[in-house]
Amino acid sequence: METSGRQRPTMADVAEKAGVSRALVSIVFRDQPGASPQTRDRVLRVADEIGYRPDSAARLLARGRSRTLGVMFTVRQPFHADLVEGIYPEAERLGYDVLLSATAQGRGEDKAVEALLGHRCEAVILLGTDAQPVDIDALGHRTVAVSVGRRVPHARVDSVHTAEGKGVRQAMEHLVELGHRGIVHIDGGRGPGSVERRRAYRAAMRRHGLERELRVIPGEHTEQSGIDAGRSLLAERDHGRPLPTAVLAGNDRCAMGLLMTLAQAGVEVPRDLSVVGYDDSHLSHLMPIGLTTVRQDAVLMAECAVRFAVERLENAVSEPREAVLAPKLTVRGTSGPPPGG
Amino acid sequence: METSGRQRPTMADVAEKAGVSRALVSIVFRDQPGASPQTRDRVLRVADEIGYRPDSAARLLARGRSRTLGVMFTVRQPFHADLVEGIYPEAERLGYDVLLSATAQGRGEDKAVEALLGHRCEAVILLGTDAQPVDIDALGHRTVAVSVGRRVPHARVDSVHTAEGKGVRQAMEHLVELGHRGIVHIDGGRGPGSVERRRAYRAAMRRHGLERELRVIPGEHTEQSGIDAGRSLLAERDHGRPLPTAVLAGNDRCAMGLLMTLAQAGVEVPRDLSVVGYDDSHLSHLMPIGLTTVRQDAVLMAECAVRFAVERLENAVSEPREAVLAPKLTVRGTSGPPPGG
DNA sequence: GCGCTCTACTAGCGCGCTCTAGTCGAGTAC
DNA sequence: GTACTCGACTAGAGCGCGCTAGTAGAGCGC
Repeated sequence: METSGRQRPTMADVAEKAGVSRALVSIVFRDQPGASPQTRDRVLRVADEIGYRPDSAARLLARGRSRTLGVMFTVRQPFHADLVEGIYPEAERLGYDVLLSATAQGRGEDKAVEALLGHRCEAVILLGTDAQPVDIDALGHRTVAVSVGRRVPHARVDSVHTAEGKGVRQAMEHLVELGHRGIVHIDGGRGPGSVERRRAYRAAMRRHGLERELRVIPGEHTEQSGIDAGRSLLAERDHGRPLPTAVLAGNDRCAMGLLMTLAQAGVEVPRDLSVVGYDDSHLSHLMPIGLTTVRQDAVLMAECAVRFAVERLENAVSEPREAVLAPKLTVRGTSGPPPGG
Repeated sequence: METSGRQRPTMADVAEKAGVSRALVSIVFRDQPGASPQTRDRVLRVADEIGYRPDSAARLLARGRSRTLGVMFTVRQPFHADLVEGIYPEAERLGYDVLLSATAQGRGEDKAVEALLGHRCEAVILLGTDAQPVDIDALGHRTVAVSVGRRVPHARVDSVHTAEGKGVRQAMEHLVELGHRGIVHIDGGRGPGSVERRRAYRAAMRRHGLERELRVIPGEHTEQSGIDAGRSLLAERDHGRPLPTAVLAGNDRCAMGLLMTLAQAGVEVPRDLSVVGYDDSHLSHLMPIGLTTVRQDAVLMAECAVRFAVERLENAVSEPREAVLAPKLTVRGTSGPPPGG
């Protein structure tokens, strides 16, 4: 038994063993005309026998193009998982390879993106980037970039997102119709879509004549943020200020954290307080009573992002494009009439 | 403004602009002795100016080694997210690059692994693989492979997992001490660790003289599995068979699904029924009342896996190795005394 | 016979890098 | 002066492929 450093077979090995030229092997593996069926067969058989597998580094170097899409995402962001699942099949359908690079503790977006570019990805798909517009624009000049979830108005990147305003509006209508007036918004800080959601929340409150009840608690798109917001609401209650009757969370994760904190404090949802999330990541179904949330169609967004990237690569599209998908409120168990209502 | 197909600068461009040879640029970028500080500086400045960035495909092709670890994981498996977060820093510390490849709908483990090997990963780290031992062994012969979460006894791969038996035993002791007797296990099917957990469950039941109560509901490591199991338990209750007083779920996801179903049916946890999970993925903290679960230290497991891979690559370790980490029961809110107890 | 086309195949350059085996010049020893 | 060392740098082969330009041979019409 050899050591782990065994030589991996190359095209030349296959060619020799099959008694043909390297070029012919190349032709066979690229599935191009120029080889007889018999030869094709023999080459493939030999290749299989000796365990040959094309080296994508060399292949990539040789042809100018890598036909690879890089995806930057955040491990732990359940909605990103949904998106990644949608990206793979669409990329494969269009003949592209996918490389993932995650951001994590100690591995910022810049590092994740550099890794992708170093591997010669032709385009970078950013899932819910938190980067400065300036940096995103710079990236868009260096390569083809698509931002998913966050619109980047004046940058040279395509973007795919949902009509945040529309989604928030639906959620707010829902709550107001149920009779809520004291509706608080925990926002997503610099998270994707946050600005738009916050704005839409404010507008909705005003439209319903609730500007005096308007309140935005700063947060971000994490469970911790929901927990923190929950704690401060509870602390306020203990100091005499009543709880709001409904909370519009920045996203599902935030809603989850909030729900956890409320439950621990004995606040019953939706009897005492209604909670609405955003994303409809698969988290939402897992809540015991089901999270009322605004659904973003992850698969559709993913497909759209891939298509944007590929079209730009292949047709040299010039203008930045923007796909705005329609979100849809999904009512589940965390929203109901307000306590006194 | 050029089209997207702009030429990316190469070492030759840097060399020319800096007035040195390509080799010197290479030396500078590999941070190797053989260049004066002034030259080094100049080269780096020029490179930065024209936006040069080493092409890892070419680099990888040129030196024999890629210094890249491939990680196969399942998007949506929260515990994998925890592991991935641990893998990045340890790999970086040891000077290795990481490539992720996810399994997903329509993209099986074989496809995910092929992608990694095609990209010249020197080793493959399999997170919770579901593949046949035969296939894993074959992979181990083709490359360096490490299996995390699942032990693969007679295969040529290293493995990292926790002492499943020990974890289950702790969970069972906990439940029995609380007074439970009717303890059901929803198993993880072919999922990693399932066999061992099932066996340990059986052994514990027998040891406590509860073989008549012993019951394993077939499942897998998904929320759906917990939902299904919950539904059948509820259906049985409606036909007169009493609910068990405790359920040991195959993993946290399964526990979550179960909890959801129970809550919807008005079964209160832990008053009517106790639930224990397995993994302590970050899901566990998010449960409103906190999931009692068996903690596996993801970071430690990740580091261990990376080290195994790297050591095998660099020292040609011959014997398959196995790291067995100690799990630890983490009691939270989903376990309590049985109804009548 | 000739020229033509068409299929099946091959030679060999080049992708952007690494790395070995050098060269060159300044410094040191005697 | 010669003989050496040492640091700074370069020439050029080669990594495993893709691809262009080509050849050899069969088949066809005249």
